[in-house]
Amino acid sequence: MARTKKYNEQEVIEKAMVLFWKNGYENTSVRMLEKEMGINQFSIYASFGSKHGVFLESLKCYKSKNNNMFEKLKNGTNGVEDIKTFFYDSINKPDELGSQKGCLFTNTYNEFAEIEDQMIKNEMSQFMDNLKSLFIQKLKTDPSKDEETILKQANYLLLAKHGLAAATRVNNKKEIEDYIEFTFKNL
Amino acid sequence: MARTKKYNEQEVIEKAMVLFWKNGYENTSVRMLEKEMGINQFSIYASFGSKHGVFLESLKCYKSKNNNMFEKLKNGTNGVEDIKTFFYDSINKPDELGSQKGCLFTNTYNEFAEIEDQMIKNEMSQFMDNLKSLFIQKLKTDPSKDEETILKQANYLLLAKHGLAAATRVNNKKEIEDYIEFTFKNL
DNA sequence: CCAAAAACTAAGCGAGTGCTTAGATATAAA
DNA sequence: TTTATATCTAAGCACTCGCTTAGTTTTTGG
Repeated sequence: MARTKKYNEQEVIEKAMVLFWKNGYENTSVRMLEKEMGINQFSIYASFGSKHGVFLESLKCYKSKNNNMFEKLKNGTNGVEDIKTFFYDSINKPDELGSQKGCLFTNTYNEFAEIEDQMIKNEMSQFMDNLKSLFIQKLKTDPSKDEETILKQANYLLLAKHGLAAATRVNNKKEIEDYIEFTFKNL
Repeated sequence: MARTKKYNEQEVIEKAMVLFWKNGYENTSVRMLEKEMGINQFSIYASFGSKHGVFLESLKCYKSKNNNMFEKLKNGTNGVEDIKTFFYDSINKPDELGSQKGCLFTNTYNEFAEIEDQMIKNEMSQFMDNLKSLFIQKLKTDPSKDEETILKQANYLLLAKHGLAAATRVNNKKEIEDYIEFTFKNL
């Protein structure tokens, strides 16, 4: 009936994701996207509606790419030690995909902290809530901890993860590893 | 011989500083600056040369405004406890000046992490180095700690401070206070 | 009072932003 | 092969960006 697309939407979104990851939302222009994705603006808007749409798909893509890391955390049987492994995984994972920095979700969380954007905020809080309940679940495997301690420690770890992601943008591996070690000494 | 300025440069820089603090460098436009500072673009450029120049002056302004906090840390006699007080001060201080978020230096550190800007980077690393050596000085008051431990702990605290500043942009006071308490638990 | 000079206003410059659209091109069904 | 239609190219829309400049207003020393 008509012409067929020259590109695969999943493939080009992956490239967009890398760009957003590197530069953030605001500092990634549609011109940069068309270069990196290898398709032109018309196609971008035909496939994803808007820059915002490309970004939301990139977040989904990031989620699925990192799914194994969360699965590993979810299915682990070593309590707090699983969380620590998750912290280490989250600083090593980016190396596999290139020189991206931090965690796309945490970076986005920061960038959109002051911006009213309900769709993004929903994605973010869903992500953070998931992470928090996973932490709680892990902490609960230690029967000596009461409910209040568990909640406080989950909060602490969430903020620490947040700080960790920020640190990966600026600090070197040695400093970061020291940070993780000290973080878990306090539990 | 000629007309006199209607504005005081120190006063208008303070207003610019608040704006940069709230929005970051990139998300603060010269149009926003002229509104907030109450002078127009010509005057901004006559006094400070460029948006970049306004920002550098804002950093200096921030530094002097927060000088007492650093003096308190420097002159304290309670070792690690002084650092903890400094952490608490740094989350309470912004309230005094309005609803600004985090630490202007840490925010800037993050925003310029990927950007080549030697003047800004110099200001940043100078700030961070100062903070680190203050931490080291405080940690050294505990004679039981060896050199290596002190360096590691100083690194840890620097990253924790970094994370803390990021957290103040997103989290509530209770979560942040829990975070500080856990951070200092084992030092 | 006057003229020189600094401070001001406001318009506009070129470049970049997200997004749209007219028109050419390719492709699948009839 | 024809023709309808989706996909592509490339130009351009209105807007914002940091910055400049022509022209006016105000102030000061002589």
